[in-house]
Order: sequence, then C-alpha cells, then structure tokens
Amino acid sequence: MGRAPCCDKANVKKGPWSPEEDSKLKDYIEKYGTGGNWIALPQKAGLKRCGKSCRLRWLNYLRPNIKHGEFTDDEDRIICTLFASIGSRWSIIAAQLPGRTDNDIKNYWNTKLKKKLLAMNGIPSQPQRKPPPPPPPPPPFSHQPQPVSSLYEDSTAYYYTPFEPIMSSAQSDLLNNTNLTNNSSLIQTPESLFSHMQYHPMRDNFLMYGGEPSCSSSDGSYGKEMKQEDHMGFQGFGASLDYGTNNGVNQWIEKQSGYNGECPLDYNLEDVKRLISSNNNSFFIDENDTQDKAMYCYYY
DNA sequence: AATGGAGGCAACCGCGTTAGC
DNA sequence: GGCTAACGCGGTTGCCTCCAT
Repeated sequence: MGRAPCCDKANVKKGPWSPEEDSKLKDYIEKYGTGGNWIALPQKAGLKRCGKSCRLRWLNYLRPNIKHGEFTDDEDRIICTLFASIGSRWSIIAAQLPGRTDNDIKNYWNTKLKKKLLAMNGIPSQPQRKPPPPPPPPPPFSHQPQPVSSLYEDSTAYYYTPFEPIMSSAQSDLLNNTNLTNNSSLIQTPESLFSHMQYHPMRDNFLMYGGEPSCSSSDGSYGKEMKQEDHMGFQGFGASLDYGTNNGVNQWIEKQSGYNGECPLDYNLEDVKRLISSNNNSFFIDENDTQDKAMYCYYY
C-alpha cells in the first residue's frame, strides 16, 4: 500500500507557474502569511495547486530577497568546501548563502560548479575510464588503520576530516595525477570560511549556522538553532558525523560507514569530493599536520 | 533555415522526519 | 506509545533555450 497523496492529483494543476498564479500566491502570503499550513493555503488563495507546489514556488522563487543569477567566487568556495565536508546536504549549504535556495545550489553544482572544478584539475566531466572493478567485500568494519587524527583547533571548535580517502588504485592514480594544490582557489581556510558563514560555534549550548534566516527550501530550518539532542548526521566520505553524547560530553561523533554504496555518488562526484578534501592540506588543517581533514566539531 | 543534442533550470516525486492528537 | 498529517529534503524529470551542424 502506497503513501496517501498529499492532495487530489486530479484537480491540481501541474507544470510551470503563470504570472497570475505567482501574483495570487505572493499577494496571499504577503497579506496572511502561510498560516503554517501549506496544504490549506492553495484553496484559500484561490489556486488550483498542490500545497507542496505552492511552498516550493514561494521558497524557491517568490520569496523576498531571493538571489538569482551568477554565483560569486566566494559562494563557489563555500559550496565546494561544504560539499567536501558534508556532501549533498543542500539545505545546509544553502543556509550559508543568504538569498540562495537549496534547489538553486543543487542545480548550480550539478550543471556548472562540478564541471568547473573538474576542469580546473584537467578531469573530463564524463569519465573516460571504466569504473574500477568492484573491490572485494570488506570484512565488517574493516578500515585502513588510521592514525589518530589531529584536530584543527581554534578557541572553540575543532575541525577534522570525516572522510579518510578510501580509494581504489585507479582512483588513487587519478588523484596522484591531479595537481590540486595549485588549484585551490575554490578552497579556503576554516577561518575565512566560517567568518564568511557567520558561524557561531557555540551559543548557549546551541550550534548556530548562519546569521540570518536562510533561503533554503527548508524554510530556514537550518538557520535555526539545532538542539543538542538533535541527531543530525553529517555524512562524509567513508564516515559520518553524528551529534550525540560521549562520556557525558556533547559532541560530534565520527562514525565509520565504509565505502559501501551508502553514498550513491558517481565517480565524478567522489572524485570531486576527494579533490576538494585532498586539498584540505591547504585549508582545513593545522599547518603542522599533514593528514587530510575536513570539518569536525566538538562542543562542550 | 531546420534539426538534433546539450545544458540549464523549474518543478515534481517519494520518503524520512516531525509534530499534534 | 502509536497513528496520522504535514513538512522538509534530496534526487529526478521534463521543458525550454542555445548552439553546432
């Protein structure tokens, strides 16, 4: 038995929005707000649309202060850096880019930025090679012995790479043949990154992202406070982060997830993540440490 | 000028999560 | 605590435009 439809599909208009519909929706929301109920809104506003469709239209297009058009270099950097550390969590990334929506960023990444990054490193956007043969199934929780990762530290937070590269020899070759360190313009230091992001490492036991309501289609949910008890996993490559309690200390906990297809990325995407993360030497890490790193935060 | 392919983007779909009862 | 409706998110689809042939 499938999920009940959110609306009566037969009596709902689909497809591109007309200016009249836009106007109706905008006028209604500006007058009455969303009322916290998107399902009921289209009827009240005189629209033959699904509530979800109205919500998406409002959040991605009609809302005030939405930015359309070219992304700046700074925005490119933030997207790349966050993608390397948290993957395709577009709503979180969008929360760091005022005026941008997650849909916008997702489209931009998929159509332009990914190619731009690959091109910078001389990698064709479509794989020219056959995918490596599937690795033998690893024993449960098998993982290359890893040195204890040191942490990038500032006064309040630590940054750590959650994705120790686990790669096939072909992938390794790819990286070795890729001169990344000369092409790090898309990458930046945590200091500059977080200063741009208005990152608030700690405020009254809440982790804060963003200094103003975001334009993500999460309706600002990621610009809101994340309670400590929230279990928000930051998945990286080969590992993920969970916010939880360890020995009575609330902290981001690294969880090994292995390279087993949980992250259904194609090779290009993985390549990109490695390209970015392998560049971490120049931006995410303690200068005195040579290990790959990304973001990892402990809070006390 | 016609046509086919590629790229870009808006919108939809389905599922996990959350909140209210 | 369980159920259900609604929300939020990421992946995917489909349409439109541009460009090369």
